[in-house]
Amino acid sequence: MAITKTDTKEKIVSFATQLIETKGYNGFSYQDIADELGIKKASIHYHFPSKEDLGIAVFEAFMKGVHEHIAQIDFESLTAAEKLAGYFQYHAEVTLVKNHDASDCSHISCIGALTSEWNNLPEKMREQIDNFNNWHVGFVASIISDGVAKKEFCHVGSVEGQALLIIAATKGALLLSREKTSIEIYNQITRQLIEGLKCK
Amino acid sequence: MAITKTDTKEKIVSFATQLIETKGYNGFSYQDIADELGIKKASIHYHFPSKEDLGIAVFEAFMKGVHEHIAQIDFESLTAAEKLAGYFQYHAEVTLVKNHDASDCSHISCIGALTSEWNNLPEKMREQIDNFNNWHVGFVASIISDGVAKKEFCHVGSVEGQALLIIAATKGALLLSREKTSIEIYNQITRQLIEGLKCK
DNA sequence: GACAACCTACCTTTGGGTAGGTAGAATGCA
DNA sequence: TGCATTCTACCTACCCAAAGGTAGGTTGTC
Repeated sequence: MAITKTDTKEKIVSFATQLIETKGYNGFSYQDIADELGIKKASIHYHFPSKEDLGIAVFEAFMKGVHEHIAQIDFESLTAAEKLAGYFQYHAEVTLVKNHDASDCSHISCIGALTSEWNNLPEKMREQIDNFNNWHVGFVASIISDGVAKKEFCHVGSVEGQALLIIAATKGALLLSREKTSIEIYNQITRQLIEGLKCK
Repeated sequence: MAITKTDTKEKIVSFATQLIETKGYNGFSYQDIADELGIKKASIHYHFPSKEDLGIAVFEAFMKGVHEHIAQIDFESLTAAEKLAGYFQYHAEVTLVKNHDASDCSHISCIGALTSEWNNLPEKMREQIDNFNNWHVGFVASIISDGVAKKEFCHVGSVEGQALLIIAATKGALLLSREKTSIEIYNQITRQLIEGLKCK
């Protein structure tokens, strides 16, 4: 029966996600999680033998959340600008609001935090992150292409270049928001991105 | 006489800068520097009693470089687009080329690396970083204002918003370039930023 | 002799990780 | 049904390496 199964494993992943968002992969320890959950370090090693295993699980849960979110969107009913706005909002929500206080800006997104630590990550995690970022560029590019096809967006340069710009700016915007402890910075930057794409 | 003075202290700051750019403030140790310079850990503590002291020295050297670079620019002779292009190039050079191999993308800028580690930094370093970022926004905003006044730029939204966008995108662009080990990503993103500002 | 610039030798704390034990639930089978 | 076995999810008690940092000595130059 599922009743007997404990939810410790999910709790570990959940709290580790928060720790990665706030302190980074190399900035948290098994002890941090043990203290929070009221268990011993060795119990975490039982569920995740090495820290790399935990890091991979955290990122997989993150990707699952992103893909599930996208799967439920009714793309047909939205303008390209609305899609982008939704993307930006989700990015903020998953980072700043979901499970957390809306006014708490101490988190940055999982993918942003891990990309920042690129040179200090285990090889397997780098592969995951690289794959996700590749998919990510394609996803944003498809929204832009759509907007251009509908004559809603009049972009300059290549679609891929615009997608890269949006992804780079989003990562940077979360960093600045955290520093300034104000989501307004993030909102301001993302609004600019959408306005910059619209036909005048 | 200056001849007798050793240059160990400068070498420490220089190598620590590279370590921060590649592995972050919390990702390097005194031992890393000792090994590189062929001295003992305790000798580094002689010059910089605590790691925080070293971190502050590194950031001060970084800021000094930026301000010296700006002081030598003949702003009168440049268009706003040229100023921005120069800014982007300096940002890349100070990170990727100066002292390093031009094809080596394993570094991100000092300010970018430290902003990424915001929650793990000593208070004094946060103050430095915050001050620099404030100045930074003002500096970029002044270039944009100038471009608008000369009718070279037709920006959308506020000047400050555009400046924030540029700074955020630049930070993110360096992260992506490092991940992809290609400066082309950075160049592509910064080109888009300039094109986006120009009047059509 | 004083001082700068190192050194050796040490300390404490924390990191990831392991070995081996145990209580209790689930399962196999006579 | 009853009992033995196995498995899950923890535990205590370690290990070793590396971290930042300190105390106090040595060496060479003014």
